[in-house]
Amino acid sequence: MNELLISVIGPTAIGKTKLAIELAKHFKTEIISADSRQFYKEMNIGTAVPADDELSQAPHHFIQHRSIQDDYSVGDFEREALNRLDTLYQKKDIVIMVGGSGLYINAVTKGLDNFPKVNAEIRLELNKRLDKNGISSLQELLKTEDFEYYKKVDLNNPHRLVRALEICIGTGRPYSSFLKSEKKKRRFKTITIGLTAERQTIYDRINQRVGLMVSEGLIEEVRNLIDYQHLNALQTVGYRELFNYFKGDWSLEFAISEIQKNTRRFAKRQMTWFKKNEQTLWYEFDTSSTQIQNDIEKLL
RNA sequence: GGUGCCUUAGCUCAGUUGGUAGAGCAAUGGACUGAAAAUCCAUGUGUCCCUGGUUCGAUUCCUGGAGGCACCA
Repeated sequence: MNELLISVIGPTAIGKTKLAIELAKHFKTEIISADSRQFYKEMNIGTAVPADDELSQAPHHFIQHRSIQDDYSVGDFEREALNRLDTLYQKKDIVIMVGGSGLYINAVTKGLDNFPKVNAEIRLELNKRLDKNGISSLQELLKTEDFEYYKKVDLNNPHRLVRALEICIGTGRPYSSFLKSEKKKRRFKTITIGLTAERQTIYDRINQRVGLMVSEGLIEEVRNLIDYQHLNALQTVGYRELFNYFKGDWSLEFAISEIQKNTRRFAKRQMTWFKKNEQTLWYEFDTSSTQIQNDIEKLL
């Protein structure tokens, strides 16, 4: 039998964790988490890491395996996840992957182009330049460094410009020359299961879950991370808003309603991303896991 | 009960000296190659409370009504 990766996707708070665990139990296998915020061991309530009794039902990988102080990128995740899959496929034919970070899922299933690692100083310099001289300064630089990418990139997006420029400067070659957009060969086949629901249902679940996080101690969790609020890992819904509360800029009530709003917007962006993958088998969020298992088995 | 003010987008409110309307927020659609729970782009959705009148034409002026707020009884 071919090796298979069952990928479970969907917007936040729709029930991916639960389904992944049921699938893992049914297929007697393990779970790769592809969630860009559940990697960090210092974050827990606000990232909705699976509970202990959930984690004990099936082995999970890449849950809280990193520190918020580590530099960790999609590329790192791609490499680590593929290595782990190689190990897992020595004993299993099927592995489950679950997560809400579309780019990270794609990195594993389709692959990213190879970019050399560049000195982190370059990005710091570019960000300084952005602060001092504004985005037009980066636009001008990109125009001379990589005109091809300049023509197609979103010129108002500082992250895109900085990323392209750090590659141009760090390698001496245009960023666009690394873009091959070819699907990487993988040893496994992928089946993608998408969970979906009416917009209103998703939003209700989000609003409810944020309330639950607060009652479970989110505020205390964020208070303990105040000293680290500048770190990339903490540019996260549920944390940023509460940092504003601790700074005294926002009332607690307002911060919480902002968390709900920003989570709703996040879910919308996730759906926009996931809609693009035409191979996905979509299910209503409350579909029984046995039905989904049966459908998967028919495909084997 | 009386007087005054208010009623316009999902919300808060502008506005039209009479030619069927627009801001902020919310919302919606989209992009995305090592920051991705990040970052960026686009989009105005409407019995202008109801009724009758004046008018070529009323959301705007007038009559009556409904609801809300304030003050006086």
